[in-house]
Amino acid sequence: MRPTSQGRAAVMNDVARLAGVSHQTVSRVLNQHPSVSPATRERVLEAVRQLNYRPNAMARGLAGRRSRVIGVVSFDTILYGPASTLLGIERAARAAGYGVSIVTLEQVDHSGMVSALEALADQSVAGVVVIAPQTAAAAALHSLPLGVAAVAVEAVVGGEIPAISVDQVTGARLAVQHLLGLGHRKVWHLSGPRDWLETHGRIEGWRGTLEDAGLPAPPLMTGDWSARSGYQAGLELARRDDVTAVFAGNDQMALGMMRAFHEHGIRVPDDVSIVGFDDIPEAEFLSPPLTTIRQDFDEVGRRCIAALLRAIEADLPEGPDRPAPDPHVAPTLVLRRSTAAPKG
Amino acid sequence: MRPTSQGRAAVMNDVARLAGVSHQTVSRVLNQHPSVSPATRERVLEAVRQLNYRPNAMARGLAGRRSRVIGVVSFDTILYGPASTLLGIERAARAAGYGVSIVTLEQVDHSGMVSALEALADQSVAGVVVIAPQTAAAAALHSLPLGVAAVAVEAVVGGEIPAISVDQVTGARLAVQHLLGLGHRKVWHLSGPRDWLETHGRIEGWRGTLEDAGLPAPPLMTGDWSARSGYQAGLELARRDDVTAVFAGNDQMALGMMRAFHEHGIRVPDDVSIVGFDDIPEAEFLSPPLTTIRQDFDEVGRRCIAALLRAIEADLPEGPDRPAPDPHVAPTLVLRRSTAAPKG
DNA sequence: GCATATCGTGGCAGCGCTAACATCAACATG
DNA sequence: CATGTTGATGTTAGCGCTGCCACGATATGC
Repeated sequence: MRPTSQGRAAVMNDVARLAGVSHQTVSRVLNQHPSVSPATRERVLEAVRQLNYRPNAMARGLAGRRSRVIGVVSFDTILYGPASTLLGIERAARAAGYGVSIVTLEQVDHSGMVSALEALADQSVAGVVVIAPQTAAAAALHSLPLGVAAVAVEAVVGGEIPAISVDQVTGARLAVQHLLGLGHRKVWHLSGPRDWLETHGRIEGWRGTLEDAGLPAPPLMTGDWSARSGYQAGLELARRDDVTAVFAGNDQMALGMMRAFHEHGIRVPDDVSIVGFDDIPEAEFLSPPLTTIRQDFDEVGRRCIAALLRAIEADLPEGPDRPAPDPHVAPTLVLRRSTAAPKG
Repeated sequence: MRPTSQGRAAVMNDVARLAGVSHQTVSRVLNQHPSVSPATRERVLEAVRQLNYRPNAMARGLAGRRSRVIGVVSFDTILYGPASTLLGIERAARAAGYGVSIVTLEQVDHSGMVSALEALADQSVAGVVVIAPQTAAAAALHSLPLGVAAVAVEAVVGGEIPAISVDQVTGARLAVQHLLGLGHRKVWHLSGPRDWLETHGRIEGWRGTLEDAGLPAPPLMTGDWSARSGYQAGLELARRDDVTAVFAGNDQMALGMMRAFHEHGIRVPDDVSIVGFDDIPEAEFLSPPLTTIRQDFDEVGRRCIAALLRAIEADLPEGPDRPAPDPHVAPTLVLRRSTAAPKG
């Protein structure tokens, strides 16, 4: 952006000239180098203000071999979770003084991941955050010899790459415990696609909680996160007479399922209780308002950036080793009106 | 990204040395400069492959004073429209060989817009796409002396800055005409927030269509896009006995409204017909499946990038003037089951 | 009082690339 | 055959900034 009404944007030398110092001193002021006298610093800052000087990020990056942009490999969808996570990351990155460059994964496999990461590497990003909720994406990521600092969201915790994720197992336990607490003895589960990592955690939490209570797990049903798949699963469940409680893998599927029940005269929560997952904004306004598990995506974004900055600075010499953030963000149960004690 | 198992990434000179040419010739090959002999070109490309050479974007930008990244000023929300538009833009930009850097608008006003654009300018973007659905954002944008090529989405068409948008007036007309065609004589409208540009277009289309049919417009109701506000408007409408058809400003509000009607024993579409706007993925699975107006956000993204590249190249000397894309993307009516002829 | 550590500052080199000009052969023109 | 013309290449300067080293000027040691 050029300074108002001038031909050419001011560069560091212009500032230096105006402040009567060398361009190097200007650079020092801008980079918080300690040894600059307060008087000089003030003079330089005044010149910066006067010329409306903005440092050139490319020159900076070239000379200093580092950039102030982080890349995000996102997933090509507007599913609530990934989209919210992206926003959370952007907010946190901006707060830390970083720009955010995004690339969506057109195909979730090794080659898609490679080309996404290359696209970001070509932009000289300082690090990348990969929103890789699918096992294939996570596997591709772990198998890659990547030369930049990286952090994954929802990927397997424990690999070489730090991962931040909402604790899906705990979330599922919260949901199932709530239903058991109401008196249900059989809790069905409609999971997300089997190639999603979240799906596994939620299944594990569901199974584990039932086992802990000495109860058998009914057959697992699998959906694809869409309201349509929830609707279809709902049609199947509507045919049975032993369904009193369902834990749906996300709110959209819960929504579709409620529609199927409604069509078959099955009342929620009177006949069947349903718990969702995510707490999308609409959850509160479904018929009935949906009891669900809330995930704090802003917190996920914040921890991603914290972990990423740590990784970036670890590559640097002066790195003041920051503590690694806790990789697990705790979900919470949001009680609404789609759950009740079973009849009789 | 460093080449596998080597200390330092290859630079242009390494390629030049291996190919037995000067670095300049390598640059020529990489930039499709015409005067390079086929044999030399092949030798250079082979060296590039062998060294896994990737040009440094910062050095390129610095030397050539242009970058291959476009900035997107997005709106801090996961509302379906803006989020989908962002994805559409990313896809189109990637197809054109551009990276995408995003900034969200924390506050929708002049200063928020200024800081968002400055954040992007600091990243030396080649141009910006502003997703500015609010009047305040559009106004701020138009008032700014910005020094980069820019395109706006959903902003007022006709300013200095090219704007691409879905034709809201047409969309609203489609919705209202459909309801009138079914025999309804009074069509209510729950609009979005008054500070959104889309809102105005939809109101205009609604009013205009009623006027054309010689019908009076019932009092306008105003919501905030959320299911909650649709629910509240639904409660108000449920108290009246003259409501047979409602055109909701978006699908979420339609959803909330349907819940309110349901609670009051008002059947959709038997007692009241509802048309939404957007065609969110869930629309098909509501009770009943929602008739709505679909917006093609991918097409919006494509035209944005087309218009932006045109603007960027207009600043360049060699610009082969591309045609400006049609700024209006046509919406379509998606018929489902939330509308029917009025009773009696 | 002089040598020595420290601070504030400037100079120089170079990050990896593109633009502009210079060069040199091969060919066409009168 | 001298002269222009073209095509393919190399050479030289930067783009705007940071890293490193050097320099003079104070503050500190004995």
